[in-house]
Amino acid sequence: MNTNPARGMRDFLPEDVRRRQYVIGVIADVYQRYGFEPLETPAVENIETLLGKYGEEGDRLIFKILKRGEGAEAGQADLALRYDLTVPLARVVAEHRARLPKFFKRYQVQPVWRADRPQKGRFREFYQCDVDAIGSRAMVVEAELLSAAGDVLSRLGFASYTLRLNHRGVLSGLLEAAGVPAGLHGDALVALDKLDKVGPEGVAAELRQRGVPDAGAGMLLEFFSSVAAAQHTAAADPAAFNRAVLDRLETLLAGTRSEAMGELRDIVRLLVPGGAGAHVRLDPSLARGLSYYTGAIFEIAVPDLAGSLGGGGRYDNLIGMFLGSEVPACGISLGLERILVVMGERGMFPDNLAKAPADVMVTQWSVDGVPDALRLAAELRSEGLRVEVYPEADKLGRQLKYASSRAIPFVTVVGDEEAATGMVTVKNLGTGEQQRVPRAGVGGVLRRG
RNA sequence: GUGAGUGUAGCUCAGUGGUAGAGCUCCGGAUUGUGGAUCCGGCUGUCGCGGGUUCGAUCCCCGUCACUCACCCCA
Repeated sequence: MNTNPARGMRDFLPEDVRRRQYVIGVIADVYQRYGFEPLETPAVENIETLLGKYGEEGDRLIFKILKRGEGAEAGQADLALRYDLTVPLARVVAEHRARLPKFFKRYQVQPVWRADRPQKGRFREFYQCDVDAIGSRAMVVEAELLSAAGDVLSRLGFASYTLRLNHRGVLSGLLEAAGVPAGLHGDALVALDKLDKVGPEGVAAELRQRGVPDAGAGMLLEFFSSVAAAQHTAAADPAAFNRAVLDRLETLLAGTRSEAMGELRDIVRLLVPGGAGAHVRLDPSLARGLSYYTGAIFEIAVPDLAGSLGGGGRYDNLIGMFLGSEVPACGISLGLERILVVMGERGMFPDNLAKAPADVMVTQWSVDGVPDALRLAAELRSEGLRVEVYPEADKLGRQLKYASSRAIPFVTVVGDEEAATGMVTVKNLGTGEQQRVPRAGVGGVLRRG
């Protein structure tokens, strides 16, 4: 019998869960400080809710659920596991609009499923940590979201991370200015997005292969390469770097796409100095695959990690696909698994996460003493201590060995002598010291230890 | 969907065309009211699965499955 979890799925043992809960706790705390409220939605959605929202590639990766009963044999699917948290949010907003505030700000930490081929930091079941703000077109939303995501990373101990920022409208304008036919915009973006991975020559080759005219491709590449080269000097004065990129974009676009340019300028202007704003970099080559983005787009990068730690953007049309009328929206998703992978590699978890599962272990002396041992455990628990009871009467040495192997700092021993005098022996497994104390004083000794 | 690598004890891994070993873990003992260190002893394998070549395959060949990594795409 093969006992592996299903492909791309994982079991989380206690240490894993403690780490996950720690990170999720930080994320929830930061998001709540920005006024976001929690939301949860079902793992399963009606399949038509999901199809057509993620682009062709995305649709292929949706885990579909076959019809039950009569429809089962036809092999048709009517349900699917959710692919992200954004589309379910859009459905929720459309469904419950009357009960939600005018500006609905929610965060959501739940697993999503993708029928991808697993890889490093990539799984078929993984948690996303989304924050989204619904109902406003103001760029305050973008600025606050970037700031919140940056706060999360800082609180977790990330020092050098980049919040890449771009705008779908500006990208389209650039492609137009370069003379790329509208039908090839998608292909061109896919190729340009790989600039940091395959370099200018690689991108040029791919552009040619995808049928983009050489003249336009050359112009785009030259621009992107010079911006990329300047990134290395951007750390000293990020604001100046971003303004310089904006000015160059302005020149290239020659007055077109003024609305998109205005939005980018607003975001950069609104970033609070000293906070996450110092990590925001305008990056005209950032594209992002999901088809529902309409305005600003973000991606979170850290050094030495292929792929991103998270991403997001503005999607003003998605909710309208469910509701009929348009509702503006913008959000960011953090990838919990990738954060955990990087934090694990860099030893970024606090020491106390590895802490023992209990403060004290109550040993067993004899079968006759079991009821009294359980009573002692109950007394200590009522004092707020975490108490593990060794489940069997066994050699004392074996019980101590077990407590020691579990890193439990204290054990109590009640043998015949203690029982006769109403005393309890408390042993500190760290120092080896032990003392015999009156039963009522055990809790005090343990807390002091 | 494409490509590469790896599948041997609970874990990490050696190894050989004549059906297997180490370290760690685990269990027992030295020490039946005292753990971590040390010493002694012990358990565990359809060598991923199916087929082929061979007198004989864990080893060579083919297929298959799983895992890992990379591409694609993405968090």
